[in-house]
Amino acid sequence: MSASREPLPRAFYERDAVRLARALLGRTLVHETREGTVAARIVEVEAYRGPADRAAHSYGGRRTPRNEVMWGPAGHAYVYFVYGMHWCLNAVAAKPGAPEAVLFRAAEPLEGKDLARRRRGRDVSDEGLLRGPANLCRALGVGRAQNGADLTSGGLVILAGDEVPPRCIRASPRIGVDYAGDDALMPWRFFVADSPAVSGRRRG
DNA sequence: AGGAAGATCCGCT
DNA sequence: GCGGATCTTCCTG
Repeated sequence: MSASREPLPRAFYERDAVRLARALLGRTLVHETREGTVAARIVEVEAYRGPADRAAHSYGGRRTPRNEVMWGPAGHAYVYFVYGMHWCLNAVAAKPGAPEAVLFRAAEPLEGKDLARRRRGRDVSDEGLLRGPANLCRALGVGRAQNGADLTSGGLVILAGDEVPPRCIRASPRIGVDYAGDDALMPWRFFVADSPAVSGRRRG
């Protein structure tokens, strides 16, 4: 666990989604609730680059109640519901008016494994507890109530943790965006090469 | 108004 | 590998 309990400041998030995505690897995601605290090391993320990115919810500048948070200031949580069952967590990037975000796809549990396992409601290995964007949210207790939450202060925050050196980072196309044409080929998924918690294929 | 598809996961085959 | 779960948004008529 990182020595610093200070959340990363807003300025950390105020850059384009691809650079933010790489910078978020190795950081510590923490959610404190009445039930307890779950903390985890971020090991897999995807960048969604805004109006020009066909895979992004904000593609074409389409602003809806669902994706409204993407247009706001960086460092806030964009939480959305998919497939009628699952929640996914993003960090808003860039400056207000630039609807970019980074999706959290997997993390390694550091603290609160018992609580995370209870939330998952099944027997899962440590490395599987927060593997996959929906499982990550479930283990952390993240849902509609966290949409718009400020990641720089409050119950859901990201701490400095330990930055991952570039030589340990792998890139690949993003998962599940085949409909996005050429943008589906862009290498905007990033993961920690030797982490057992990374989901899906380990290309790169 | 109605239908299709989606930044998914799980259990079965 | 396939289908079911079933919310939100978009597109068609």
